[in-house]
Amino acid sequence: MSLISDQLIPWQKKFGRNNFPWQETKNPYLIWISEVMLQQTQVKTVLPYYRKFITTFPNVKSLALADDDDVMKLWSGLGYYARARNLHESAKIIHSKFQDKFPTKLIDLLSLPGIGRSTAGAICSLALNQKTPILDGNVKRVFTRLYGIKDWAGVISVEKKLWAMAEKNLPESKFGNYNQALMDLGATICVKKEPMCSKCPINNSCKSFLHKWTNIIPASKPKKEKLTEVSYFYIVQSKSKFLFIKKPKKGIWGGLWSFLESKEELDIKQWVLNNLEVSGFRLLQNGVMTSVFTHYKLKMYYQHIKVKDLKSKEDFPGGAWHDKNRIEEGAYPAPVKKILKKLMQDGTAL
DNA sequence: TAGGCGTGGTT
DNA sequence: TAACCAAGCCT
Repeated sequence: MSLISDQLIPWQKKFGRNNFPWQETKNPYLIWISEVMLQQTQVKTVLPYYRKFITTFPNVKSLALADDDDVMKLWSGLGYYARARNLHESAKIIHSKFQDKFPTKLIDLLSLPGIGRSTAGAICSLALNQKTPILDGNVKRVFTRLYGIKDWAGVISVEKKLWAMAEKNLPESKFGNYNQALMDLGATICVKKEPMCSKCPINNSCKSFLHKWTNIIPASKPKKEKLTEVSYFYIVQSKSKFLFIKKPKKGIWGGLWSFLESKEELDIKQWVLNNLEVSGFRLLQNGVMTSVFTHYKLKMYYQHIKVKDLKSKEDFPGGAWHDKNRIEEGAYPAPVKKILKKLMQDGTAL
């Protein structure tokens, strides 16, 4: 019986993607960083973040010893911030429990926060050439088409089958090349819309190609209506400094710095009088911006307010004053940076 | 276990 | 423009 890997591996060598920076190494630490960044995120988006991250934290020890804020800064704008918090946490565990030696066993990797079965499989196969399957979005698409699975891949029973297929089709060597081939095939040939089946090295075994099912497989995720939430953001400025509040670890933008925020509209003048020692204030620009997340929309009403003669800039509970000149590289959510940029451009935040 | 968790590019 | 899409994991 012929294995799909017999076709896939030579195809990957010739037509696959072989020039990404994380493919120039077998260092499991670097591969780990890339795999986590690439979760739910496109290669093009990841590239600049990856370069900056590994330059700043070239090994697991440097990451383990880093400040939370310095890690989050490098993730600012990339989204899914639990990934960064987990990355940092895992580095600390590797530092203390594994003496800075990057774990090479699947089971040890799986015990680390932020590393699931697919990421662990990717590290083991790509960096360490171990016989471990992966199952990311690309591989799911390839196998649902190959085997003609018409149900959505997110269904637990389907996902189980897909893992079994990824495992069963593993070759006896070149495990990393096999997994890379599956991902490359999914990313470049077996794409969601209008796949290029004529160029596919395994189209002769593909059930969807045979039955012309490629337009109905993979089934898309059942969609739910996104509810809109409303929040009020207050951009408090004192001279060249802005007030920021650190978001709790749980919830959206966890661990990042955001504006003073309230679910209800605040009497901001009263709030300032109650919470800050100032001699006066001035309401400036206000506006609204909508952020769309995976599961809801957030309508952000914002109000910019300048305060005068602020007494102390250190004692605000849970908050901190950041200078506007250092905001570009700070640990802020993308919409926060966007609003600040607008205020700067409009000149109201000067 | 189904839902929470971001963002920017493309259509 | 709104909708869709892109290398998952955690609880």
